[in-house]
Amino acid sequence: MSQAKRYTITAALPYANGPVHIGHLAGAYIPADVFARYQRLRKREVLFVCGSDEHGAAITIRAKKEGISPQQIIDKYHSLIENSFSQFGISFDIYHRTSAELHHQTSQEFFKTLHEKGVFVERESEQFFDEPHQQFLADRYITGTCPKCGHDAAYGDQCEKCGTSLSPTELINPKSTLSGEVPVLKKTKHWYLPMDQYQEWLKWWIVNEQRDSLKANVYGQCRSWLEQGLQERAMTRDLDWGVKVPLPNAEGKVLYVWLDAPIGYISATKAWALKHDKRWEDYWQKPDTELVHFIGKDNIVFHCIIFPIILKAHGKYILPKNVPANEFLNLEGNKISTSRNWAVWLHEYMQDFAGKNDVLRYVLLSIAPETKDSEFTWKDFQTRNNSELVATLGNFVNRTVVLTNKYFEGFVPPAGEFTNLENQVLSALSLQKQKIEQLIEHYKFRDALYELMEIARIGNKYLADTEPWKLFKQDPELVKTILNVALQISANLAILMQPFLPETAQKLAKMLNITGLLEWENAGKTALLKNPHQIGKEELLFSKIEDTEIEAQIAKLNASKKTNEAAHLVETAQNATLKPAKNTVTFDQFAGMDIRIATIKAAQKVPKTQKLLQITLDTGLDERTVVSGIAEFFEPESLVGKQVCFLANLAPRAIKGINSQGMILMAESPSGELHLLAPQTILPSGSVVG
RNA sequence: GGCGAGAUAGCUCAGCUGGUUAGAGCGCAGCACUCAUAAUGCUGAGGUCCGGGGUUCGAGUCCCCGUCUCGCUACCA
Repeated sequence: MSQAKRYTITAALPYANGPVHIGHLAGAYIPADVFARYQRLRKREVLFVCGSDEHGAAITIRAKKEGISPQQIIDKYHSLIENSFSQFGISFDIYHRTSAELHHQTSQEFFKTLHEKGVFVERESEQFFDEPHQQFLADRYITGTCPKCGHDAAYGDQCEKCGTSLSPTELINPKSTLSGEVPVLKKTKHWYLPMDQYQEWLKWWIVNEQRDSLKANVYGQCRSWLEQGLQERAMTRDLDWGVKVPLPNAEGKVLYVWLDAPIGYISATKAWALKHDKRWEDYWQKPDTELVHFIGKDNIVFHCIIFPIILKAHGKYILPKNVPANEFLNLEGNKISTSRNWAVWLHEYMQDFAGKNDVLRYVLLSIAPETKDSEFTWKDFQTRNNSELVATLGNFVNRTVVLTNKYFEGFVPPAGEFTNLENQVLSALSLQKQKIEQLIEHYKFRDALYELMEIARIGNKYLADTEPWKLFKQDPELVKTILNVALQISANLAILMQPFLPETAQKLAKMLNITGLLEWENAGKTALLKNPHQIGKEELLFSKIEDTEIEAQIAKLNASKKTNEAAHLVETAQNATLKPAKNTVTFDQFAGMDIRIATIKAAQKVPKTQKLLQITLDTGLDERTVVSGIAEFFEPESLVGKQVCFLANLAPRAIKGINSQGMILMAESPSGELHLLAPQTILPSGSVVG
């Protein structure tokens, strides 16, 4: 494999409606930063870009709720996120934002190119429209009753109570959140990307070119999508917040996130290039550039399917070399959730643990969800700090520096003859260096960090084996050799820890007085510190974290958990309130419903479904089949012989290929459970309800 | 229901294309040491490798069936 000329490294654009938390860091930003720092140390040309994703309906809705403008929302979070990253030391070359003029131009140009090449399919469809406000409604602008769980404040794209993803037309009693009125369906035109046309090519690319480099979780997910078959997707939306569609007669239309956010990587590159007088094309269009996207698993489709298709459709761009997506990080047994405030926020961490950025980097790297979901607990955080960073790494350096200062006034003693032991220990340095390089280049940051710590373990063992504090009185010459070796190990640590623990590396380099020797090529060398060199005073690299600090963090989490539960109770209570009365109907309208009592003769699960039962009813008049979405609440066998209320003259409808002739009526509890309605005494089938 | 990823020591996780007594870190127990933030080193205990079949001279590793967890997806009047 030939060495790339330059690396374009991207980290997922954080959405500017909330702060950054440890899940984001562990999933994308810290691995990306380690990779970027490492490649820079290898003297490779690196461009590490990121920025805030500031468009989309979620931001406008939030703005509306808080009574401020979308601009105010994104300004607030953009600067909060940008400052957090910079204070934490994520070494972006540029942190841009998608509200920037340059980004709007860039994505519009991109859209225009695709449009001119005839890539898009224009298609009219019916979308909900708010008449009082005279605008089309984004999915999230519509609320209504969830058809699945009955939650009456479900959004048009998702019910937040049961998690089902929805389309707005599925909602029962849809309502516009703008005007509160019932929206009407109205025709609108959009530009679709016919992804199905790229299916074959994409499959070829993934199977042939990406098979070996993609991680199992990423490759599997991609194949899963390809198996299901790609479908055309709208690349534009009716919304007034975002990048305008650069065509005539496209008022009120913006580019959808697929053509907005990922282009943000490109516009960030342009912004950086302008400032540094470089050619942005080198980073996106030259085949000797390696493009690597660091993301979380929620973004796999985006970066492995849709973005490559868009880049390919454009024609001039290189495709990503790798997409090292991580799984999810859980927190104290629960999923991290921004909306439920179950998270450790970066900006709060930096306040509570000032000067301990590297501790968080270390812990999150050691538990990075590289192959499966993993778990952050404060207890584990404390243990890793106290027994790994303090006791193993910090302590080794401290022993070495203290002994050198004590015995030799801080002057690096000259090494004498090496025994097997010294040779072994010193050769381990270059071995560890190679291992770390290999592992980082294969995106195995957790293992790479382990190999770094291994050096400190080797150092501790070396001191324990040689016991210089015992030897000093009888044989100070030997002690000179020993401490010389221990100092070489420390110097190597300072160099090799740079990608992982940049602040500590600086601190250690200062202590050893070797800030000029930190080049990566120097790692593995065994005579970095030469005789007349004097090191500085000992200073602790890490400090212990006490139980009280951990308890405070856990208490903080529990407090937010309580707040959540309280909020949840309120929500349930609101849901428990009766639904508003429906509009008046005439007697004739009511009389049009043919509601009857029927007896269930047979019931069975509809194959390949989770909720559907196929039920045979004796209606008195005939025997008929009804398909009902109640399988979650009833065992089929238990239904046989039961009487039910049913709507006999509902227009038949084919469900899963079965003709459903009618609808069984159910009573629904506020929590969404379904219950049968039956007469209190057995009645003949066909008895009329009315 | 379909698809994908997981299920390995108390905890967090490694185990590549199948090969001798299954590994690491942390935790735990004992011993040694005292230069060091009671830190370090050594030794040890601890595992039906989710369950059940099968292929093989040999399977944690391959095949089939099932259970559970996470994710994506379908159905939902």
